[in-house]
Amino acid sequence: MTMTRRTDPLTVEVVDLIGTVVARYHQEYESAAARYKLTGAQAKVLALLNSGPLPMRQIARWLRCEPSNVTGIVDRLEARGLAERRTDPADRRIKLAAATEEGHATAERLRDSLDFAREPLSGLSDRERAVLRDLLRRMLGEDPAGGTGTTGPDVNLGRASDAGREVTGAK
Amino acid sequence: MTMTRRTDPLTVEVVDLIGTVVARYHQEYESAAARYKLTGAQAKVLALLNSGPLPMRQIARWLRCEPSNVTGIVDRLEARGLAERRTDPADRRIKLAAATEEGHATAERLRDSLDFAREPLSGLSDRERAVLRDLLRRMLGEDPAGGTGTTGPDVNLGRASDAGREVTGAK
DNA sequence: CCTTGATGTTTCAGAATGTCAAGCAACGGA
DNA sequence: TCCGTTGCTTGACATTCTGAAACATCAAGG
Repeated sequence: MTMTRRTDPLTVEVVDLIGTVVARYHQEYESAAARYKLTGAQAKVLALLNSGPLPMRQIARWLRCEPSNVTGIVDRLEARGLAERRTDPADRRIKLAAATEEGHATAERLRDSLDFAREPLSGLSDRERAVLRDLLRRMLGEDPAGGTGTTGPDVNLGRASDAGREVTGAK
Repeated sequence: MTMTRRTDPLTVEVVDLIGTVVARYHQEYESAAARYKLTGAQAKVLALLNSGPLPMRQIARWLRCEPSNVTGIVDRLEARGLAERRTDPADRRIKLAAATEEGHATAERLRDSLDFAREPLSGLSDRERAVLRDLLRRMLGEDPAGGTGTTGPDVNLGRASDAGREVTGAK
């Protein structure tokens, strides 16, 4: 236990703000997905597959859910012609889920319409954005040089985060 | 369209970081709720009711979902003795959902165990936290003096954000 | 070759969340 | 009193999720 207690008004407010960011992010994501008649889960998987085919297992790990769950989601994407299953030639147990041409196109359009952070971020200057970046990084306890690579679900639309800059020190 | 394009590496990184924050927040929230055998939705409603009774309609507005959905969630809370329904004496159409004593106790314990932002935030100094607060506020386009009052879902644990401080200028 | 165990996926049952349309109850004014 | 509106619930249905069981495939060891 550090001295930072929940009752600290500043901390409470930051927590509140983060909660608001989270809520708004979800709203944006869901409604962006709905624009293409996709659910949030389907959009996430489709975005993930936009970077390339993946075994069901990997998708489950990314989404942090059971593989059996992924089966249904990919089923629905497949039924709509946005994804397909291929059997990994090297190991026939593995089913690779892959976006079809239409799936890639939809993922691209979806990504473009996810304006959540781009639009409100436009109110911040480059300098402020850099500060925000550094603070968020520290908050997440990220390795300054480390990318979000494959550490977990990004919830972003299949964009490889090109991190790699140094932390300039937000102080 | 401003000049802030998605391809701007800095913006992309901030968006990525926000995505990570969102993902981690949800994880924390779900697992904190699960510790008390609650689902995320139930925890949200219970937290909301911790501040006082609310008409079903208001809860639905807060969660941004259909009122019929709230019926089920409150049903389950009620079945477990965490909430109850009262009829508004002033308007007998209105059903006020209210947390029971046990409901309040659970909400309190739940709130205490939601360490998400408190723990990682402890890596930031007071000054940095203030900067983060101001940047997030600006990002959200919030009225500087405005609280999160009843503007929308906070996704926080029923804590009345005691905003009202001035923005010190994050520049 | 053939068992044995581990791994990847699917299927099934069941719960929860969510939408929508229809229904019922109560309010409020004409 | 009648009527339109509002608040909540119910029912049918889709989706997401878990957990257990089934199935196929691989990889070794006998």
